[in-house]
Amino acid sequence: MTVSGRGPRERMVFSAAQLIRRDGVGSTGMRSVAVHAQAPRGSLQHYFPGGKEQLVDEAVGWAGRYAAGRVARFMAALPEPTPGGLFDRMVRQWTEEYERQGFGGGCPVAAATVDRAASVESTRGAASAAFAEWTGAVARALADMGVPADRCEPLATLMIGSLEGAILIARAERSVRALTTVSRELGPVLDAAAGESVRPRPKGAADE
Amino acid sequence: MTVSGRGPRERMVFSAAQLIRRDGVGSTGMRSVAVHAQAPRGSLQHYFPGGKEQLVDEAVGWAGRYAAGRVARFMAALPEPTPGGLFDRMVRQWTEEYERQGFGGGCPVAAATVDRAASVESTRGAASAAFAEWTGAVARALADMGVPADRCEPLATLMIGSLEGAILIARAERSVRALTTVSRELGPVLDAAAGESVRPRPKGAADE
DNA sequence: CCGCTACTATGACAGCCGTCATAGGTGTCG
DNA sequence: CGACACCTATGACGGCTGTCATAGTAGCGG
Repeated sequence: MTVSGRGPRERMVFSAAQLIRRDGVGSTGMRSVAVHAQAPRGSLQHYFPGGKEQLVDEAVGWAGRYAAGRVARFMAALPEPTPGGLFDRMVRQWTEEYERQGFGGGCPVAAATVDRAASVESTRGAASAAFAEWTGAVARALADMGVPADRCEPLATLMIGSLEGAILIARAERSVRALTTVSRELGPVLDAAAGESVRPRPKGAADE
Repeated sequence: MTVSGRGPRERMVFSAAQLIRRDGVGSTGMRSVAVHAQAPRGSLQHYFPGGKEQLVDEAVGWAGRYAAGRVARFMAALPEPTPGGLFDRMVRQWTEEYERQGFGGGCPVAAATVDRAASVESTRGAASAAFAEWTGAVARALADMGVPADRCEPLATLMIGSLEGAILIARAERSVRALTTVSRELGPVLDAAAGESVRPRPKGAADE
């Protein structure tokens, strides 16, 4: 869990994401990243000539790709995929981490947004791209479950927004209450949206 | 808008909240707070002997009280209060700020959580208290609108969580899209909960 | 062997940080 | 007048930050 990536460069990006999601961007030093990644300090300026800004941007990009891939993996693992079931999986990922490893970490994309959106344009853009990639993966999953096309993106935004907010509250409270709450409240709503594609139209109900 | 509080002490707390919500806790220096509040630097150690930790905690507390009071004001101003209407007001507060003044600021409680929840216990507690105060105000408003008692707190958590997440996404995207989306999607759901006081509950989530 | 590239090591730099020590005002009360 | 509380002013300190300059090593093709 600590250092598993293949090259030192990848390990540093991964470690940066891990430290950022725990302490925020401002409190995460480059030297700490090198130590955490068990990488030589001299490699920092070699792999990341753009400095901290580049390292943070890549960590955010990595987090976005990771979140999007996780959605795809959840979809593949769900026996009977439903929107509420997917959301429950996404939320449960966090409740399990918090119950097993404590409330030390949040979402690195959220941290980058809070700490750098106003001051570093490239990082703000990286966070925006990460959210977009994540949202796209969720929206595609919703479409595969029969959610009408024009409702996929709004619902995906609602899911990710609620999850991010619940993560914040959970960390502050040191309780998974907010996470389980949004999952329980939103699940039926999401499933209802999926059912609306076949309910009002008895004719073309059976797609695929 | 810049400095309006009565005493220098209050101005510094207010300025701290403003700077924190823009740049995060880590990037907000004490000297900058004093300058922004047009307060003498020497007053910092006088009014806040607990140092930055105390100042941040008080800023978070102020933000929580402010958010809770805002909910009460919204309720008083709404001609026909409905849960969806209240949520729309809460969201609109942010869309209007972003459209008028740009996407420079987020929620100070969220910033404090991201930057300090893992490292400073007192600040984590202050953020938790702020969320609790805010949630309590919303839950009370929901109860006044006829929402069943056992659904007020979960729905309030859902509202605040969605709002916080949408704020994050909006800042990253420099667009109010996520904010208007969560308002549009959640509004009908919240209003439906208010009408259910005499009707059967929605499909209960299968708890394990 | 040379030359070259990829990577590492290390020390220094200026700058900001939060905090503290010390002293100076300014008022009010006795 | 002195005494005392409240507030302000200012400089210094050690520590950490990101970045840079410089030198070094390893490996490989020739």
